[in-house]
Amino acid sequence: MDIKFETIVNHAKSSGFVYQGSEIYGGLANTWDFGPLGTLLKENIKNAWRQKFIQESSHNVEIQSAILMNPKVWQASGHLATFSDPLMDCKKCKTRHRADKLIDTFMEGKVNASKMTQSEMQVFIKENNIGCPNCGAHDFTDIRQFNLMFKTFQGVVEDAKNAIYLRPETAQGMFVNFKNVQRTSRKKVPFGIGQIGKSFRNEITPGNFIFRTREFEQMELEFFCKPGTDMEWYGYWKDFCMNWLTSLNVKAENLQLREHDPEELSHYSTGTSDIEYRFPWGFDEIWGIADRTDYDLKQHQSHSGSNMEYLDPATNERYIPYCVEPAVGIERLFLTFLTDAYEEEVLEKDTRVVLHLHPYLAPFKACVMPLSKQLSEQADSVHAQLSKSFMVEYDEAGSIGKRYRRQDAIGTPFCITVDFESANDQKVTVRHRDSMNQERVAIADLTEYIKKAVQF
RNA sequence: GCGGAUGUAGUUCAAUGGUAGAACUUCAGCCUUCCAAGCUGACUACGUGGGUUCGAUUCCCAUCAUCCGCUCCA
Repeated sequence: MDIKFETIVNHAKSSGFVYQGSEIYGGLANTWDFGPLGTLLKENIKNAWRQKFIQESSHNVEIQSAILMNPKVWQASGHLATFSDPLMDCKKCKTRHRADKLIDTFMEGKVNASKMTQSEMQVFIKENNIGCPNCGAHDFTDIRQFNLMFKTFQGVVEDAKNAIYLRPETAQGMFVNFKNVQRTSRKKVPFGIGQIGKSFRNEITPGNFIFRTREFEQMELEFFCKPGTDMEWYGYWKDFCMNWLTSLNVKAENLQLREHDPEELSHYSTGTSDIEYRFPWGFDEIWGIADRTDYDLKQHQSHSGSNMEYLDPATNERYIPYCVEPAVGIERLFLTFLTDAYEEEVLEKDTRVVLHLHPYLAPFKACVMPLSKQLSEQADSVHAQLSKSFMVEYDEAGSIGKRYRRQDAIGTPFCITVDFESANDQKVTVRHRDSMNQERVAIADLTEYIKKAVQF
């Protein structure tokens, strides 16, 4: 792990994985566009998730809910009330603090600051002469609310009545559709609803390249189970997610599971664990697995008036299911796979950059290259054959060694060389990215050969 | 948002109050024919806007962006 973060960012940018957003206009803070390779990698990550969490699961189904939802959803979920922080800056040392936490720390938990209004907190801090924990000064700015939800307007008139929000998580789409999905898919508890989609949060401090962005894509599963079985499923999904990562070649020693302390739990959760990856700046969260209890369904039941109870056909019991949620950010996975796969391998004469991506994730599964430009025609037909089944690159520029290096650097697992023998024996040389070994394969078997090798 | 630093080709660096030079990359041609070879040539940059000045990439201001802290959590 002695690879610098800068090196990976640079590689991602210069080889076409990620570009700065709106770059020709000087960019827009914290927005990133995915280039041809990045788009493929991202799509492969989604498909790998879909395959294990939906396709191969007898429990789970997938939906796509709208990004724009009735604002009452956010009232019910608690996001309007709690998804904002009361922040004060110390004018002296320029550090930023949460007003409620200042009070909690000062009073050692004897006062419940979360029940205070903004101005009550401000008065309380002044009257009790609470100082800055960093420098001790008593010179704070007024409290400012940072609502983390993006606000916009439905309809062309910017009237406050039409204010709506971009979803800060996909989860609520599953909760409000709980009944619809249960009825139409005829699933029995336990079952899960998954979704892949964009979410938006007005993060105060985004950063670390694509790690924390205001617009991001999540893959969430809301797994509904009988109350009392939730801890069991909570453990099950923790292992499941961890296995998913390691089976896609993420090194186990770079992963760790961190249980949240009771005081850092979200408003809806009785237990949360993070799967953390060892990024160049340290361990940081990629996957959150939370026991959300029956909080969300109960909230929606009471706010909407719709009954969210499940009738257990085996026992005729009625209950509101508990929910276990594994939620992961795709951009974070993207960065995880990229970081974990990146290697600068020192050879006898030079160094080669290799992305040891799992073949399933690799943007291109193979690159077809004629040994000489005189062999273009045959190489072209091999490329045409393979491209019916997966993404294949074609390259005839430069020496063969240089072409191998180019593909190594973007993670292509196989290079297929058409040589002067190919026309006679109908075989090509398949060169492997990780081992640099070569073998002769019949052109007729090539598609199946690669299909098998890229399976997940 | 606040404080500090930074901003020259795709990348890494250079020079200069008189409008910029290299290496690598990319592309074309020659050569080569299984692990970054060589030769020839080509493309491409002073983040943006304003000010000072006869003249600014260089000085000043603003803005945008990046990095580090304050943060938060997918």
